[in-house]
Amino acid sequence: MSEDFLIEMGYAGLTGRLKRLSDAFIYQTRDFYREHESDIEPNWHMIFMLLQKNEKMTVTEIADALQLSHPAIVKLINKMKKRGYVDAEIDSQDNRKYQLMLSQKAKQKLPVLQDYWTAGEKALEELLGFNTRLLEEIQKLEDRMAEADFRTRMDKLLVNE
Amino acid sequence: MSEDFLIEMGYAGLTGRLKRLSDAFIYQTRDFYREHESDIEPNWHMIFMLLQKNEKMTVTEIADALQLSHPAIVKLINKMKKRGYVDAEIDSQDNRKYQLMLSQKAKQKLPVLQDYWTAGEKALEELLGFNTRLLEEIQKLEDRMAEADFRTRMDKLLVNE
DNA sequence: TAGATTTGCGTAACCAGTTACGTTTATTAT
DNA sequence: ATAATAAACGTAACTGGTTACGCAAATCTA
Repeated sequence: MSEDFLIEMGYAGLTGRLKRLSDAFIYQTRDFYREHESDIEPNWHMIFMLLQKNEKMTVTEIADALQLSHPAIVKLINKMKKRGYVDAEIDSQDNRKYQLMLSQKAKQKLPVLQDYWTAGEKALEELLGFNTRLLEEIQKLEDRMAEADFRTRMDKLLVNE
Repeated sequence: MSEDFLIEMGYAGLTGRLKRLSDAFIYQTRDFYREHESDIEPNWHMIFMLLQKNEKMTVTEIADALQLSHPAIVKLINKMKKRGYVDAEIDSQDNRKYQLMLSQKAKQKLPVLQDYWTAGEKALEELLGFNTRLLEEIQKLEDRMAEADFRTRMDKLLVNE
C-alpha cells in the first residue's frame, strides 16, 4: 500500500494534492519571513510587484489583476496599511475610490525583500527541475477552466440525473 | 499587458496560481453538491474512499494516510458524524482510540455518490487533456519537496545574510 | 434634473486548513 | 510498581480565501 492515499486515488486525489501543495508553500513562506524577522506576509509579494509596476491602483483594479475577490484584497491591504507598507489617497475624480501605493518604508525595504523573492524564485526553479513543464500544464488547466469550469463539466458528465 | 498578473509574474506567480486553482476546485465541488441536494462536502470523498478500503480506522491513521494534521481530520469526522455518515466505537485494546467506520446511511448513499465522483473524475480528465502530464509533474514536485522543502531551499539560496 | 441602476468598497459569516496547547491513556524504564 | 515519557485526540486561536449583503457615490436614462 502506498503511503499517500491521495496519490493512490489517481485523478480523484489531484484536487487534494493541489490544496496540500498550496498550503505547504503558504505556511513555509510565512515561516521563512518570520525566521528572518520580517513583518511581511506571503502574498504581499504580488501586491508589491503590482504597485511597483503601476504606481497607483484601486482595490478593484488589484482584485482584477490578481483574479481574487475584492474582500480578499481589502483584508490584505488593510494589514499592509496598518504595518505602514501602503499609503492611500482618495481619488480626486471619484470619491468612492482610494488610490493605493507603496509607502516610503516599503520602498526602503524593497532591496531586502528582493533578496527574499529571488531566493524564492530560485527555490521554485529547483523544485520544478529547471524546466517549465509544470507551469505549462498549469496554464493549460487554467485555460480549460476558463472555457468551461469544473462544476459545469461535472454537471454535463453526470449520467443518472 | 496580460490580464492575469500572476501569470505575468512567471515562477513567482506559481504559488498563488496553485492556491487559486485549489480554491476553485473546492468551491465548485461544494456548489455542485449543494445544487444536487446533497448534504455531503467536497473532501469527504477521500474519507469515504479510505473507509471503504479499510473498514475501520482511527483519526491518526486517517491523518497519516491523507497527510493532513489530526485536527483537520477531527473537524471533518465530527461533521460527518453529526450528519450520520460515520459511526465510531471505542477501541477495545486502547481507550484513547476511536475506530471510525461508514454508517449504514453512508453505505446506502454510496451508489449516488459514486455517480458524482465518476463525473468528477471524468471532468478532471477533460481538464487535464486526457493525459497524465500534470499529474506526473505534480508528483515530481512532491518528491522534490520531500527531499528538501521550499523553506529549506529558500534559506540555502538566500545570498545576503 | 430626478430616479433608477451600477460601481467601489467595507463588513459579516463561513470554510478548510494550520500550530499550540491540554488532558487522558498507554508504554517504557528504573 | 511507580514515575517519566509518549501517543491519541480534542479545543482554541489564527490564516487566507470565499459569498452575501449594505451603503454611498457615480452614471445612465427618461
